[in-house]
Amino acid sequence: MSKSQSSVLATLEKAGGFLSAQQIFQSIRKQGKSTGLATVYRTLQKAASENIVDVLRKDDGEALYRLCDTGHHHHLLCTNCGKTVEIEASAVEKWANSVAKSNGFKKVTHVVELFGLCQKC
Amino acid sequence: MSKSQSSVLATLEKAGGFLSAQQIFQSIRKQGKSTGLATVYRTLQKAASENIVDVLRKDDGEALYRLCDTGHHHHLLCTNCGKTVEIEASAVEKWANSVAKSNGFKKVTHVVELFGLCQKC
DNA sequence: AGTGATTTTGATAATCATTCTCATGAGTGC
DNA sequence: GCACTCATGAGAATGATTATCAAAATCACT
Ligand SMILES: [Zn+2]
Ligand SMILES: [Zn+2]
Ligand SMILES: [Zn+2]
Ligand SMILES: [Zn+2]
Repeated sequence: MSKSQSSVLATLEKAGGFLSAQQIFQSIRKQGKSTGLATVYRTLQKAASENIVDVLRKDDGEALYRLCDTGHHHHLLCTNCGKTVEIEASAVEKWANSVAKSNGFKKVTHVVELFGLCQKC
Repeated sequence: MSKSQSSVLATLEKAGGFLSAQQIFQSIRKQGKSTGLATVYRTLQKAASENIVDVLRKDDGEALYRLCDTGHHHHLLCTNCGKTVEIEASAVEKWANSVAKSNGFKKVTHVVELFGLCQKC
């Protein structure tokens, strides 16, 4: 793990929540460190594929990243206040893979998101 | 509702599943009808704000739209050629409801879509 | 340290969905 | 027909993401 790459993840760690790639880029620059957008995106891409970073999309389509040590999972999102709950869904993972295989599909990904109103809302 | 607008929704209805704005645009053009991307996006935007269509985002950030009142079901979509397979997922339905209840969420909806490459692609 | 191979970087250009602009067209009522 | 309003759509602009590629850093081995 190079110096450039770890500063990307360090920025995420310090933030403790979701950041966009552009935010991470500017944050690193403000610290006086050298970096480029390409490196930020490359690092986030690899981190996401290794499940050490969690990705979700804003309404406008921009991707947000968050350090995530719990591996692949899904979310239950309150559509009113934005509260999110992380969900373990191994049953769904297995189901998704078997459905894909039985239909001859490869390189299968899936979107599984739950929306609703939390107790407060 | 103008002629242009209804052809956008008609395209969605005929598809019965998720389509991107670009797919809708090209589909209408292939039918020989006149339309513009701006109109397609405007129509989808308004329809989404009125809850006439559901919106979700692929991994690459592209938005997909579906008519709301079609019977509830899920899809396996080839990200290259657009081939879609309808999926039975009663197990997922039960799972989603139980997860939502155990977290105290109400009025829960869910998005479950699979993406991959079909045999030809 | 020196040398050559391999990997990483980052400025820049390219891509692509989406949005903006605005002149034109279609419709509506008088 | 005529004025008015609103929808349309071609093209430009936006903005995030990705691709290029030469320069820089790192590595492997002497
Ligand atoms: Zn809430
Ligand atoms: Zn999953
Ligand atoms: Zn295909
Ligand atoms: Zn379902």
